[in-house]
Amino acid sequence: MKNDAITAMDVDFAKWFTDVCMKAELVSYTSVKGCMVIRPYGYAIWENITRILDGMFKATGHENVCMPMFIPESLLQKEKDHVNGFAPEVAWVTHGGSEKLEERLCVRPTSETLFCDHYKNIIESYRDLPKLYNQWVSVVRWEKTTRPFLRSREFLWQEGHTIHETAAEAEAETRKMLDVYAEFAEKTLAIPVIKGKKTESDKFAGAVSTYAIEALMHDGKALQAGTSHYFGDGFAKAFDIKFTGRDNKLAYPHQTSWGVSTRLMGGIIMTHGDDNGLVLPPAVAPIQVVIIPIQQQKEGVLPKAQEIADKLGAAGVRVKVDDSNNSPGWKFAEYEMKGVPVRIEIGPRDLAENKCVVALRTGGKNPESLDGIEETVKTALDAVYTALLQKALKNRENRTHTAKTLDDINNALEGGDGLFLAAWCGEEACEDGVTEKTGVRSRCIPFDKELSIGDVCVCCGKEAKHMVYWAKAY
RNA sequence: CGAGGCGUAGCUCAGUUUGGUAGAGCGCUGCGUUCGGGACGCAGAGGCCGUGAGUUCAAGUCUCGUCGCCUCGACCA
Repeated sequence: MKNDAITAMDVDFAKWFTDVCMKAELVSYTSVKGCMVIRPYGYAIWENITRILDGMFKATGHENVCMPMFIPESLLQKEKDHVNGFAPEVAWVTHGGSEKLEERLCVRPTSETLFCDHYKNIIESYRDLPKLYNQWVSVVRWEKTTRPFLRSREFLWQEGHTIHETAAEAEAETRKMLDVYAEFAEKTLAIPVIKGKKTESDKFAGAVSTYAIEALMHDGKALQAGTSHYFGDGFAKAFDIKFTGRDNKLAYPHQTSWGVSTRLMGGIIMTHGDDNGLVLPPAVAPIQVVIIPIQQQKEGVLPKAQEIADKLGAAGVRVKVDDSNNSPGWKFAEYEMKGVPVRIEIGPRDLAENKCVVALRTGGKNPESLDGIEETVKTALDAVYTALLQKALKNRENRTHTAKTLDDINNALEGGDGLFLAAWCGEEACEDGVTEKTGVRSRCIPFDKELSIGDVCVCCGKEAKHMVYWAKAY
């Protein structure tokens, strides 16, 4: 048995996940507890994510800024719900050098308060609105139990913050950015998501409403992959942000925030991975094509491999030739583990025929002509994307159940975790009751599912107000 | 914070019952042979056995303390 084999995913998914993170060299442990080192290969994936997302933000009119890392306690305290939500998990700075600070500073767990503090300084008139900001930073939340990518004490993310003249405009922004996230998840990451609204108990601290995209992982657990919040004018009132309106009267502006984090990388791993390791969506793969020379000491093999790499590189493909002294079999396994979408094998046999072997990470390999290899590779990359999306959709379809009763949920759970669509009366007691009796939690109230007449709450049997997706979650 | 488990080479671990020269596989370094699915030979490097005290002629092994990590609860985007 291969000593460095990855744990089979259906045997122990949690172990498999950690194995993949470590062995594919995405992250490594550090002596800083609860935090992770993102290694070059992992960071390169993140760079691709940030580049594409940042382009989408710019295209929707947003500008990048950077707020401080520290929040004075008095500033954090201003909005009551917000501080109650975050206070239990913030890290505090109490000393500057050797001197005790008069007012302690928290390390930002999120930056709403800092943005509010800034808005107050710069907004006077409706002419100053809207402000559409985003920042790419790290934040700190003092989590008790941590896992790579899914929950670590410090994590990289982007947080968009916008402020608007009217509630309607702010609400539209909230929904627009949720759509941006959903499009990114599906078109770029090949992760199908459900768009919906969070229940009252699950919404962001200080928000009027929270929307989320929910993805379903290979093992049937849900992952909140991105959130978008509408704040109304609550923060504006708490921070005393006012502007002079078109009617020459003072008014409070309306705000939003929205974010995705390195957790998306956890989503990629857990949605697309298999027993051989990582499988990366081509759009974010640091190496899209790896070229493995066979019998590379034979004349002409390496130059031909490099020639193919140059052609592909010129066509905009991220390509690598592995001319290390490892055996071809070792290289196949190595790049499969690292999730490289397409592999090209080139050996003496191919040279004479002007061919190479093109293998897809999602399965299948074929001899292909070296003429027009750029097009062949692009088709192959598209095929990998399509296969990933189809596989993820299939998994979600197989694991989604409609439930009328708690027994329906419990019975279905015996066949494995998944998503449960069930009606709910809107009472928090019933929401908790479902979790207590089945283990699944409310994920969101989906936009695209309607209640039917006569639907009753899955928990109490009274008239239902919402259709809700329930699932165990990361 | 509660309950359990584990600390020995870079990694995964054996050795602890019954105290007596510090081990294996993988990985790493060098040279050579290989190469279409995790190749092989030879030669090497690498350990205060988590840590402190005790028992003993002698402790990785026994006793007590302590620190760290993991799992399950609890808590929680």
